[in-house]
Amino acid sequence: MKIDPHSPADLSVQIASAIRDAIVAGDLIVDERLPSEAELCAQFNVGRTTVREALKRLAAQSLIRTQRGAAGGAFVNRLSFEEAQAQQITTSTLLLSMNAVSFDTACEARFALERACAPLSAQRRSADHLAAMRAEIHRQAQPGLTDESFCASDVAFHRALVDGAGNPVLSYQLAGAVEAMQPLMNMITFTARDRALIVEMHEEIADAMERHDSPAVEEGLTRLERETRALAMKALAERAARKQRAH
Amino acid sequence: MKIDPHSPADLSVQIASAIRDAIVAGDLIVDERLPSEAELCAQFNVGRTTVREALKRLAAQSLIRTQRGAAGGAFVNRLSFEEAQAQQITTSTLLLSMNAVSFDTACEARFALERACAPLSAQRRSADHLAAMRAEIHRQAQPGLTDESFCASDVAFHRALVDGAGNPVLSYQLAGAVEAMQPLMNMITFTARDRALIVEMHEEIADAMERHDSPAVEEGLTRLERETRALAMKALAERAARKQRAH
DNA sequence: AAACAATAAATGTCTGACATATGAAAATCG
DNA sequence: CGATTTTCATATGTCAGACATTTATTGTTT
Repeated sequence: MKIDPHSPADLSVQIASAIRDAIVAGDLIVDERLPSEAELCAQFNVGRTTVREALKRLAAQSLIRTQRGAAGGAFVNRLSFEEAQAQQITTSTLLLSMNAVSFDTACEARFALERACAPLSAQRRSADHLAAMRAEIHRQAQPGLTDESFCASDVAFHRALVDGAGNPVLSYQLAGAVEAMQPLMNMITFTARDRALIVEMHEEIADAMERHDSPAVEEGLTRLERETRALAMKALAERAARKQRAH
Repeated sequence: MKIDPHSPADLSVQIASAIRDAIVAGDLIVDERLPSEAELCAQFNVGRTTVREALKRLAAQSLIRTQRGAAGGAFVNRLSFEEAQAQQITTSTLLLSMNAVSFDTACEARFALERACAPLSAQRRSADHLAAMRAEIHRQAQPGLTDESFCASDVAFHRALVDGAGNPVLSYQLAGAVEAMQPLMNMITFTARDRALIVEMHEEIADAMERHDSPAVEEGLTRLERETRALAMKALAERAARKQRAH
């Protein structure tokens, strides 16, 4: 692990890369302790500031964790599904908002991925998953619910569906897609009628899940996608019209 | 944006969180310049070291970029699909390797997601995507290919399939799933017979894509999944047997 | 033996200094 | 006057040294 002091890249970036590569390559295993900051200084022949900034970079990616005190130091972190998921969600959210991804594009991707889980989830879902879906439907039908809460419940419903597949890799991959949609959905105001329609389709999907009827789940998701896109289009058109009138 | 100097959390973590939240909330927009390090020191009432470590954390997540010189500073970075994808791939790869995710689980997730793209890709794929797939098939059929190159070509084939859907969100989400599988696949040594079988199924899929025949693509992917899992199981069994004999 | 205190080792933070890159203004030259 | 070069101001990048804080270990006392 050597670095080039004359490279145009910052030293702390180079050091972070070197350590990251060692982790990815398996040269440093989970829970293994890295050399202390002082040792790393000597090893790379740089100041402590530089080493520390490199370590902070790695910590920001959850690749290492640090502990203070006598037996402290930097340790290779076991990347958990939860951490990875949280990171993926913020990344996906920013990606959509910063690149002006259209509602249609995001919606299409989300439902395509979700349909991919349908066969597995319909087959394997536990009673808990089904109960979670029913509970969210019940929440969604309550009259006083704010738009944000309605959308949050919608997300929870779909996550229960995805988790029903019992495949953590699938759940992880989809969390980003589903959660990242929420800010886009929040821009839409659903009328009471709209909500009723969505609740109805959720019930249809839950019923199909109860019967382990995979084709019906896929069918329900496809209908839900169609309706969601139609509602979104209507909401966006109305917003545009209001803007027009304002001028 | 205030921080608590008596919190158990490190100051640099708190500052990074505060700025990150401002970016996600849209208070800081793309390409906007953050206050200089000196100004941030005054604003948060901390030393420059602390501010810099916070900025490095954000830079590690591609949320900001920094520029030296007179008009330099830290700027909110537009997260590109490429950057996000690269991050997602390393995260997914580590996630699989560190959590001892079984080949079956990863394989199931990957093919489920890929089948989700099939209808869109079969319908919309351009001539370029098809040509890319054919080119990779041709590479895979060459006799002298190393195992790594064969797997790399396999990944390229599947990425072309996914990209054919013309949905950048879908491509982004799937890149992680497909690429993260590569190290697991690399652990398997395919015999010439195995390779021929895989190439044959790739051709079947490419043919279906050419005819815009979505069900046939899905069918092909399902068969490919079945064969891949069978080959992997055989390879792992042989490896175990060799180990047994060694003792 | 248990409780407490001292110690040592590590990270976290602050300060001040210098190195380096870079844009803009000022000075110089044709 | 216009183009080129120099200078300068302003940032970030790096270093060194100090002190604060946390924490496991070790030693001491009761």
